[in-house]
Amino acid sequence: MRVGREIVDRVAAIPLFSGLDEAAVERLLQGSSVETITRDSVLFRQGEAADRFYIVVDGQVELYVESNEGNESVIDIAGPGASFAEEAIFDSGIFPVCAKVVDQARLVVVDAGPFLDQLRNDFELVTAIMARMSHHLRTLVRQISELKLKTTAQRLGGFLLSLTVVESGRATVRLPYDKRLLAGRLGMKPESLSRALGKLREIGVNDREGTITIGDISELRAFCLEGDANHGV
Amino acid sequence: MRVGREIVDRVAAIPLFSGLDEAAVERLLQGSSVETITRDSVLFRQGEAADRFYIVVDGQVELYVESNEGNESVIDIAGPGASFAEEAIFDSGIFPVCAKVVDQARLVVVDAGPFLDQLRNDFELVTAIMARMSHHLRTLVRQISELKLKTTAQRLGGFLLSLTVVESGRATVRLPYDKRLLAGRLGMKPESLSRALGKLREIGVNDREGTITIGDISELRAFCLEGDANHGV
DNA sequence: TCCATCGCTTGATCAAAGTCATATGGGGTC
DNA sequence: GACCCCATATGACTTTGATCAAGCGATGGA
Repeated sequence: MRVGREIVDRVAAIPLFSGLDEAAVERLLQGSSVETITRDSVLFRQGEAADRFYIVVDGQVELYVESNEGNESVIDIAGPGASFAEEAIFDSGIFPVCAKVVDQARLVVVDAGPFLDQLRNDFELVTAIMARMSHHLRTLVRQISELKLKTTAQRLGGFLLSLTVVESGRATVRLPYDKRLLAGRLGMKPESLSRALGKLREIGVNDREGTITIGDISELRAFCLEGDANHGV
Repeated sequence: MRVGREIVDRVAAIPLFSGLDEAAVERLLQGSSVETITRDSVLFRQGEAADRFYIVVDGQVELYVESNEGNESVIDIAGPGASFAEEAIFDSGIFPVCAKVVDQARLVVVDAGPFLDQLRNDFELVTAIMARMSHHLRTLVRQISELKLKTTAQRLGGFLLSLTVVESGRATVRLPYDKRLLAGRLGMKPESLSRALGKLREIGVNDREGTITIGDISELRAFCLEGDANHGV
């Protein structure tokens, strides 16, 4: 489907295109289309040629790496307003991950060609992309260090904290996707996620069908920062 | 120290500047200096303002994240010809990691200012940076998935394989840094690295003071790919 | 030469997370 | 309502890797 006005407006609002005027965005989206994709569709697999990237209008897309035995490791989950795989069109032009729709999604599929052409003329765009890539690098670095030096409960705690802007006291957050997916994202099995939630319960975190109440933000934050000195309770 | 001819030549040869002529490289290095830094010096810490980046002429620099309890997680080790922290000068302008010299090093310290100015005029440079960032993203994604779904021995095996271009049969590689550092890089303790080497010994990998002989590349590769079906043996 | 130190290895033990099996309970279908 | 499927939870057990402690061999300084 052609990209309509409503979509152009939405796309212009995402971080990647902040600072671009609407005309520029419209030019970028030449040859782009909006597609509605059903749950469980695979958009691309790692190793395939990357001649396009995606912007999520609504729905959710899982980005993951699959090992030979079918095991998969979730790298990220892209929700509304997120773009993904835009980095792949530079460098080798190969997708580094697989992408699968987990919640029926409307996606803008952006052609690499016009996009790369536009880069040459539009320094704002260059800046925006670099900022985005740089930010992405940071998030990956954080993931690595969390995997290396935090426990399951601490990783879960950190994730919950990232869902709220509240700085102290009580807070309520809603899990953005189901627990199976969340477990993958946090590098653990669903059973371990369940038990991690159990541990957090002891410090005032409660779960009622995916809606989590944090009794005391500061206490949770302290728990997530401690080295491993969580003997006792 | 001012940047001399010898250094300009070397810098022009690194991947980041491939495609640039020498005049351009010289312009970029305006205001840059070459410094000799002793072992254990900390170049910067995560969170500090990034107004510069580095190119390694010789020696080695450890890039790591430190947790509150002084635990550190090694993200990468930059050797001769590598540049690091160049991504930090975009986006927030904050170093995402700490850097420490582990082998006395000569480093080119590149000023962010002239570099960012040059970007505006030189599309080749933009392309080179994006390719580099894109590549860096890939390596981090790979690290994440290896941490999530491989055992210590498999991660070590993968690292050894990355050190050689030989495709099959016998190969010899030299560990580029000591085992303590390698263990950190691979997300394990030195004791575990030692035991991982022990496991690989059973499939024909031998270590004599940091020089490793791989009996059969294909066998090692197969070992690193298996899900976790390493019962027995 | 003796001794201290360092880098690495090895063994014994422990804790964290994965695995496997079994509930429970909600939502849908026939 | 009876049935099935799915997501989640819980318990028992196993496996992996971390921790703690000891030892070895090379290096370097007094």
